[in-house]
Amino acid sequence: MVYDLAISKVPLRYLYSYKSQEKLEPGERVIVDFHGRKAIGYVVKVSDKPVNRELKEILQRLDRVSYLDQSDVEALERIFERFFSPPGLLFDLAFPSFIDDYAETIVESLTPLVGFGSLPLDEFVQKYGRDALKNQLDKGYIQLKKCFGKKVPKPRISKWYVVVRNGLKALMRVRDEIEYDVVSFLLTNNHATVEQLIESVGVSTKRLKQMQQEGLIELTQFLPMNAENLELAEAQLEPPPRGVTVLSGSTIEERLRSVIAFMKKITDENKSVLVLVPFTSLTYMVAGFIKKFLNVTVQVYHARMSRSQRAKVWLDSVGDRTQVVVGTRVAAFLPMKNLGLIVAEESDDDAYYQFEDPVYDALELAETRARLRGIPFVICSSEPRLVDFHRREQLKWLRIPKENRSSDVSIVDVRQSRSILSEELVKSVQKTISEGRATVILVRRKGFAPYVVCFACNHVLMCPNCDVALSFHKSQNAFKCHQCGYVQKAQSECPNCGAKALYPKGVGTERVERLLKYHFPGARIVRLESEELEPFEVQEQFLKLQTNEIDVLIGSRIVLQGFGTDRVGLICILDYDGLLSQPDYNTRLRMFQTMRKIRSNFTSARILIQTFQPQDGFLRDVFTVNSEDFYSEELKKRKEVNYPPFCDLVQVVLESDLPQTGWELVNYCVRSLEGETILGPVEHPIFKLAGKYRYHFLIKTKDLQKTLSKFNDVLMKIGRMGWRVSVNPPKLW
DNA sequence: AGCACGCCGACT
DNA sequence: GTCGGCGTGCTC
Repeated sequence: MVYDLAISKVPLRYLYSYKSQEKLEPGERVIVDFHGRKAIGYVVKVSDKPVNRELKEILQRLDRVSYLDQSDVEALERIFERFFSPPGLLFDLAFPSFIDDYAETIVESLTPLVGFGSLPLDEFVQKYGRDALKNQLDKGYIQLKKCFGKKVPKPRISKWYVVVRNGLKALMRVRDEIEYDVVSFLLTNNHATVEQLIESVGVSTKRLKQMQQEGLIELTQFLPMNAENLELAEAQLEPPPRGVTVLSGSTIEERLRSVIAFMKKITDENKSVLVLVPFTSLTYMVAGFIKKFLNVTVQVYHARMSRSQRAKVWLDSVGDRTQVVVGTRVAAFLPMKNLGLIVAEESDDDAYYQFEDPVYDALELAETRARLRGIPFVICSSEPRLVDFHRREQLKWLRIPKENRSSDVSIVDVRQSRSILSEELVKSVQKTISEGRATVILVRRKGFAPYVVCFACNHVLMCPNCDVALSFHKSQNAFKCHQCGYVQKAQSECPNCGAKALYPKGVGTERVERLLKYHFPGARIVRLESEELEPFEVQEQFLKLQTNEIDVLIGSRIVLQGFGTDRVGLICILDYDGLLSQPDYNTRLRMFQTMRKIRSNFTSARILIQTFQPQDGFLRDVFTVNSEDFYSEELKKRKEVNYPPFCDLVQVVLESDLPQTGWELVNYCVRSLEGETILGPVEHPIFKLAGKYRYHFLIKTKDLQKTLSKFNDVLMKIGRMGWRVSVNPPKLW
């Protein structure tokens, strides 16, 4: 039998055929000789390619069983075909290599001649010796396979939170001084980490686990988001048993509340639920929120977790021990057994699309898996994705009706303003603080200022490796390139004219923080930088926002993703109009979705937008336009010029060391693609990046598979080096 | 990714 | 003469 395999860790866009005497199951792992070395291969399917060469034999079966569901193997193959990404890397996401740390090799006897049933490998060797192993393997008396279950990952819990169960009542149930100390510490501080308790109370981890057993406390990774509002929404969602449901409108809390009862129904049937979110920090908040309503195991899964934490969730997934898993895009690959429902929150977010190899759209994978398994898929966001609006007739459509939302929007012309913060903004913040409510300030750029300019000669400091202005980070006194990571010590002398006249220009989060601290010295001002915090620490900031411990919260789009925004009385948007001039066909749509999310998430906040382009009607209309009208109009425009969703758009980027050779190569490539509808080639919007020169072109196609295979043929001729392909990317740069 | 093959410098 | 630098290219 001939099988097509995806080869682990190989960044190539092919399946490779090998033969085997045995019948193999799609999804199982095997060892093969790949170009002179041993590699892990994933069985994808029985080969349907014509064989025109001598094939190598599969050397060994690793698992002898597939840990992946057959439908998931098929879904991964679809994603490989559709995104032209290396199948080996896609399968590696579903089957991460570190889980082998928890595997055990088992020796199974195949004949009553060696009648021990099965034994762990080390025991076998101890009992019978290495020679016997080899001997009996050769004779076919025994076989080897990997099993999971014996070794168990034990993630550290030092950063976990400890919360009291049953509030003050817990105090009556303590059995000794230590327990009393722990409980009273927690009652005065609301929550603490295991680490903190060990430090300040002197309790041990073991003791805390024991107290958890006794039901006094709970050890958890999640803080209880939005503690007050414990009622489920009245209108419960009941998705059809299969198919796609779009749930739009309102806030993430309300949307989750209306699917939670359905989630419970699924877990009651002993099936599990996968919830996808765009950001790492959001996994903890959503998990904590779900935990508040459902008495089930809720786990998080994302790429920034430790290996052992990820391994734990993965092993629980294949072992059918998960109930609810909340994760980022990588969680779309989790091989959950007995999956009963997939929910995707904030589905309009770009972060579901991975731009690096393996390129994939996690929502497309999720939908494919759900469809092939015949289970419901619920797509949530305050405004839907354009593709979903486009195919709305095929989907179940639910819109949570709006409450009476204030639509108090002011657009402030800052062309004449001397300060980064307009007078009107400062006044509004003042008013909001005096009302005892919180302000959220959305700033697109991090650092102190996005440019450094010379007063004398107007020279703008550029990154030596990229066509990107250097930004100034005051806290580190450094100039940084946000594209390639270049850092240099800040200087005041202009490298162009020598004058000591460099000054920072533009709006960054650090600068906004500094100015606000100047204006409001007594206020509690927090700058939320997700990179500077552990992912789970972000939930602490949002809990503080809820519990009235923050007056002003400054940050980039992460500040929009929180829970408990009822207390926010003002939201200011500082530098978003710059986006309008970006040369990207999706910019307006993304702006629309962001602004509408702001309006529906911050239920009772006034909205203040500072702009340099007050004449642009877009910012003014974006809050009042009817959503369906906007989408219809957008679709009409796209149909006229034939853009997605009316075709598939393939972006091809070439990186090269020398501008001239790159230009020739990209042109050669485009000429070879004769017959395709191609825009370009042109220089990439960021022409020079990390020392490489980049060109790109777009292919618009009605037959994606044919186009990709044609492109593949061209690459075969001219070499694969330096090419990047994205299918229907949510942004072009 | 990894490994082989190939084409140049240094050196037991 | 060979050993080995890593640039280029291929892997069923």
